[in-house]
Amino acid sequence: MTTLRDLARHLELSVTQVSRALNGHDDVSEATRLRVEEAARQLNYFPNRAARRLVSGRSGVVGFVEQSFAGIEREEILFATVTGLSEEFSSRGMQFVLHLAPKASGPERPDIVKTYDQLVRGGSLDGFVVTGPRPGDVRIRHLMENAIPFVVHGRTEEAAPHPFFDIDNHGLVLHLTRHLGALGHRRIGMVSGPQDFSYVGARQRGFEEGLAEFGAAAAPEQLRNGPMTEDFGMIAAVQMFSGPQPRPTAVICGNLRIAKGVYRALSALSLRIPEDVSVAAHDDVVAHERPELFFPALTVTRASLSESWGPLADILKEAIEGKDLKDLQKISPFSFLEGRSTGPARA
Amino acid sequence: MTTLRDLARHLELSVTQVSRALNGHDDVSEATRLRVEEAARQLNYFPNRAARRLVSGRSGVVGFVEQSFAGIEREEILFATVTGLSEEFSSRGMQFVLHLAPKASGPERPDIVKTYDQLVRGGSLDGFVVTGPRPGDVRIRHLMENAIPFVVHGRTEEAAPHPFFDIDNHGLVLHLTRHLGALGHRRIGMVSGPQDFSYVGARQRGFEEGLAEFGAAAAPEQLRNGPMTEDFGMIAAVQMFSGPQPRPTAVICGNLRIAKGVYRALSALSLRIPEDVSVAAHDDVVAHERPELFFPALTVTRASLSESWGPLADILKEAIEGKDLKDLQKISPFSFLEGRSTGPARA
DNA sequence: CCCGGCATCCGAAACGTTTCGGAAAACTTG
DNA sequence: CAAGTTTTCCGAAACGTTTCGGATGCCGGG
Repeated sequence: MTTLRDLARHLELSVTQVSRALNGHDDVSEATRLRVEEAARQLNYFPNRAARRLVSGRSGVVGFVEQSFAGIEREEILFATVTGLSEEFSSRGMQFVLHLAPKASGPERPDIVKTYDQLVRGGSLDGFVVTGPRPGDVRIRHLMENAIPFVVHGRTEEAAPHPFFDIDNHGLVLHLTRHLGALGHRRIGMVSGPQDFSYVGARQRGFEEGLAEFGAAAAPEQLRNGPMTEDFGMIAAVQMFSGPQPRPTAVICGNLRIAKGVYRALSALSLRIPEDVSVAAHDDVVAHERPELFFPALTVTRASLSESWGPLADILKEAIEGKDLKDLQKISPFSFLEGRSTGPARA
Repeated sequence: MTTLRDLARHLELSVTQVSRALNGHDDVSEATRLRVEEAARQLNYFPNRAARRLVSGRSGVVGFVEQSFAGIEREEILFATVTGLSEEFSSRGMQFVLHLAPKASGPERPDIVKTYDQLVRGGSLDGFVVTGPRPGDVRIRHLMENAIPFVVHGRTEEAAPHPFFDIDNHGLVLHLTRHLGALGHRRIGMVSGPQDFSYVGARQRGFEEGLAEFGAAAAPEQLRNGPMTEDFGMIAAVQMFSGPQPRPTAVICGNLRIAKGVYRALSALSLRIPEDVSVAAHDDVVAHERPELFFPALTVTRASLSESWGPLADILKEAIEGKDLKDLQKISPFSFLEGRSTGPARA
């Protein structure tokens, strides 16, 4: 294994100078820098990360911690996240570690914070990516208290400010609600994700805000929270449209899977889209679903999940480097695609 | 951050002794060992991996390298592997890194070996898990040439011997073939995985060996290789049973998905199982498929994929510690479950 | 010719751990 | 009680890198 000393001897330079040359410091002449780089390539030199870490305090490795659970290998979103982040960090010369803690059977993730500690205290990891934040998230609180660098995909409002990258959940539901409201809809339903995630709350606020602009309000039975699956979309729509209460004239769906279930339910209930019910959704461009392939083509807001990995990597890198917080909070915009699934409300 | 020196000062011991106490060496008295461990817990001490790596040459981190490709997040087996290994290594106090190299567009994985080099020369990784070996695999050759510790899930026969954990692919197909042969079948088809994987070759040899015992042989059109999907199973079965050539009276399927496709095809072709055609398969117990839930219940050999992660982790750990090769090659047994999908051959 | 400034360079210390060789203390044995 | 053995301990070096403070040589300006 070639070391810095080998290089230095070979070049008749000091170790110091070789190190500085390789790291692009400015007190090394252009000529020697080239000479050093050439020799490094020639001798097949790779810096020893452990040594570097030891002195500089950074290892260049970041991680993602998750508690394992049954069926985890079928979590497409989780793995889209892992693969996306892994690639992004690789291309930035960093390493990305997926750390799966063994399944636990306690109350609220008792040891996941211990895992963070262990990884960072051992000096193996520089920082973390956290996803699926909840209001008052233990993980975020713990990372902040211990000044461990991290970035959240999404955000929590309650806690003190932290680095994050998020899509404008509030704004996109507001947009969809306004769109439906302008078409004359007043009784609108929403089928969204699991109650305890922060983004679900944000969407709910956008929903209520939009309704309020038209003097409407959300009836509790028109607000359904559950897993983001086709099955849940179907169940929620059936309940919403076959119960005793007055039917909504439009539905907003949390993602395309839910929309698919809603389509199926409406079709089974002989309700036409958009004549009887307008349907709109948010599209996070995951998997193979496409709103154009719905029939009728689905009206959506769109913000691609796969475009978040780059920014997340950037933000975490900067957080580790100690940049200012205000550069580390980003909200990605969304686009709006009108399909044929939304139309004027029936009189 | 608590260091060994802090501990030593606090205990009025030397750093050496504290280190040895913590690492369970035998020249430290029981009393002080307990004292040290207690203090370590008290002061919240975690060993610094970088420092340890620097001196001992080991980092306790192992990895899995894969080149990214479109749709990778839907690869259930890949992620069953990653999650399984991650958990196993975690529980052994090691870390498991998934390293996804960016998609390449060259010929045969030109840079994947460079990735291995970089990771191991940088001293970040101690060893690798390799899956999906092919005959004459570049990765395996490279790892062996450079004396980098690794373990293969599966094996390549051609190359020099290397550590591996494999299921008895040859044996299980031999078993199924014998089972069918004993029932009087002579024209047997097989639908197996992609040609270029080593395990497919092993299965094929088991198949031919079994047939030979009954004086039979495999016709080329009765041997289908392709992706392990339900769709491919269906296609292969249709081709096999609707072509001009004499029909097989039995089919062996590479896994349950293929078997599912074969069931569908036979049903569509109005062929009864097992009266017209016997079907047997290998079950690697992945996802939610279960041979008992087939109708009629499927006859299978079974070797659970999820039981390989533990042995793989053990073997890699031992390979890194420099154990003898002969302890590092393991073949897992399989079981046999007779269902109702196999019966005597028609006269 | 001297001096300040600049461009390059270098020695040595430090990071936190393991390990080598040996030393002190405690027991055994005759 | 002396000599040997075992148990328990310790100092110092080493791993490969970065960085601090300073050194060297060279230039032009006065």
